[in-house]
Amino acid sequence: MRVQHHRIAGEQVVIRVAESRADLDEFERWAAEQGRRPVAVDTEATGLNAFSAGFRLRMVQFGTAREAWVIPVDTQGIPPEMSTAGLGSARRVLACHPALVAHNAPFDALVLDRHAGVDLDALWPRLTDTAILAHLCDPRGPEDGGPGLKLKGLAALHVDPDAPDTADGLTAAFRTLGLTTETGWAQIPLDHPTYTLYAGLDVILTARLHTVLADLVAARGFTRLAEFEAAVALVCAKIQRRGVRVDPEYLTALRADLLSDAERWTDVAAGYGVRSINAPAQVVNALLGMGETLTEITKSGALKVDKEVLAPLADLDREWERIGAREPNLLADAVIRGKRSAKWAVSYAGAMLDYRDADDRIHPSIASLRARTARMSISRPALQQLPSKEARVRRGMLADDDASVWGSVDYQAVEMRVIAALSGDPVMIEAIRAGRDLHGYTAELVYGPDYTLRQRNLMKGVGLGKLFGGGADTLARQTGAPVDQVRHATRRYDRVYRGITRYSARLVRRAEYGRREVTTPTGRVIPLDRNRLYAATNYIVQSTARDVLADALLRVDDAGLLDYVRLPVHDELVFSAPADTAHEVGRALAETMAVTDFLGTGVPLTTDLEIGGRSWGSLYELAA
DNA sequence: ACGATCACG
DNA sequence: ACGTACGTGATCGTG
Repeated sequence: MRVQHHRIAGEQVVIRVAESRADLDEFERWAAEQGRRPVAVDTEATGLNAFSAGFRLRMVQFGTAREAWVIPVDTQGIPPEMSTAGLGSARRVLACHPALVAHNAPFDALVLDRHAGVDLDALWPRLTDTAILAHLCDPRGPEDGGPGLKLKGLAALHVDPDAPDTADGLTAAFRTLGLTTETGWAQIPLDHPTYTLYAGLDVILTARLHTVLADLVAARGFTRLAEFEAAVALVCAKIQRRGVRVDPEYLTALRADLLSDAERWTDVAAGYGVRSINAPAQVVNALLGMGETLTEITKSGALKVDKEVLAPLADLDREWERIGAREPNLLADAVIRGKRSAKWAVSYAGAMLDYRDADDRIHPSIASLRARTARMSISRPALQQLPSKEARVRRGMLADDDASVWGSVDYQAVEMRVIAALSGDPVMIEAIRAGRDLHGYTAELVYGPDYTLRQRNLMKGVGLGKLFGGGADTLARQTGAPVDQVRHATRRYDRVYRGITRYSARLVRRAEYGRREVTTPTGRVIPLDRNRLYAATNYIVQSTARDVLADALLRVDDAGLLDYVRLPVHDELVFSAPADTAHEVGRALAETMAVTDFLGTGVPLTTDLEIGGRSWGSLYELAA
């Protein structure tokens, strides 16, 4: 056994690295002695994607406030019998210890489920995620003045201001070994002292963090919310475990097409002296040299040349159609098109190909509790952000087999319905209950029964603007309508929906004179930024809508329908089902997700079902 | 590491 | 009285 020492919060802690069968026996005795006390668990592996081909679990660590055990289980670097024995010990402890803790538990649970024979469903009821507790206490990242959700920032706040950043420390160790962050996790020797020390410290910090956060969560009344989030996280982990099937041949061809397009546009731009279309400074210089005038500026004061600025110069409208207002600037045109092609090739088609497993499925990481508003996020790859105006990219995602199809169920105008329910605005509630198209209804009240589509869209923009707390100028820019028209529409909107205006104003007033936070119907507390109190309405609405979907996921699981669900996308669930039962499955999902009387306000949350063909893209081809 | 950009709801 | 559109993830270039 190798023993390492360190100081955490002024106390000496011990890290024991198991090296023999006798060590493993001692480890198991130690674990049994912990009784019902929480034991933190963590895993180290070759990489982040537990489903990729070369992934290996390297060690499993266990720890309490003062002690950690590092159990090597890698199939490389140690004798095979030690690897098997280590895994056996870790598995026995994981199978029976009554109180386990992990930071970002879904990651480790999925690793253990796939690579250590530890069943996700059996493990989860005994596993607490400190990242969930931390998010409930303060969901803000360091950039917004919060501690963030990473172990380092949380440990610095709650455990020891000098707690080492073990990830940073390891990258430094990688460098001295001639390794990078890419290669280091897989290649650093299993017995490297920095590796084992930091692996041990992670569980000690997690155990201590848990002690602090568990008390805080109980004291602030978040216990039930924490249980809810644990259930949501399990459901999301199961969705991730199943993954989504992709079409490698199609995606390979698509990527090649997009890359050759990007190259063509890059060559055009090069003819105007722009070496890289992704360098805004180069684009600015070239455009100014051509005699164009640029007025919009970025946050840091540089001239702005984003799509919004470039499209008019290229004589293109928002749908990429020629306006006919001027001679198109061919450089602006090449930059917009080239950037789009490159991004689609690399971030979407390429990422889907890179992340697929041996069965041509991708298992994107689902952070079930991510944004300040608790919204979920999906990464590696970012499947919530695939282009939706065109079907090309989404065509690369397939139903499970050739006898299955894609479908989706989404909530109809869920954020508008949520604000109606929360504010209790009688006019909006009545319109919703009557099954009216809300924006059309508003347009009719403001402009009369002969309102135009433009007027309806303006009122839709105003409604969204209310939700975001935006001003008339921004709204005018977004909708393309003149400012005075927007002002008029906003005033009329306020008069029609007095309850909404009152509700928003009250949230801000309460934040001004009371605590700078809002509390959602689920009891979630969202901190507000001092200078952006107006965001209160948006936070509470966005967060409540998120909880609606999260709760729906639990009901979908209870109804036995989770196996069909492929992804949550903010206000919708997309699914794959055998073609002959897809309508039945879709209807069951739509009914399970629907809410007849939201929060007892009489507001129904209705759902829309769509059934497509073999790919996700098929759901977008008809609309286009 | 950070700003700018662009994709989504 | 004044002025603010909300939330994400990924990539690229620059310093």
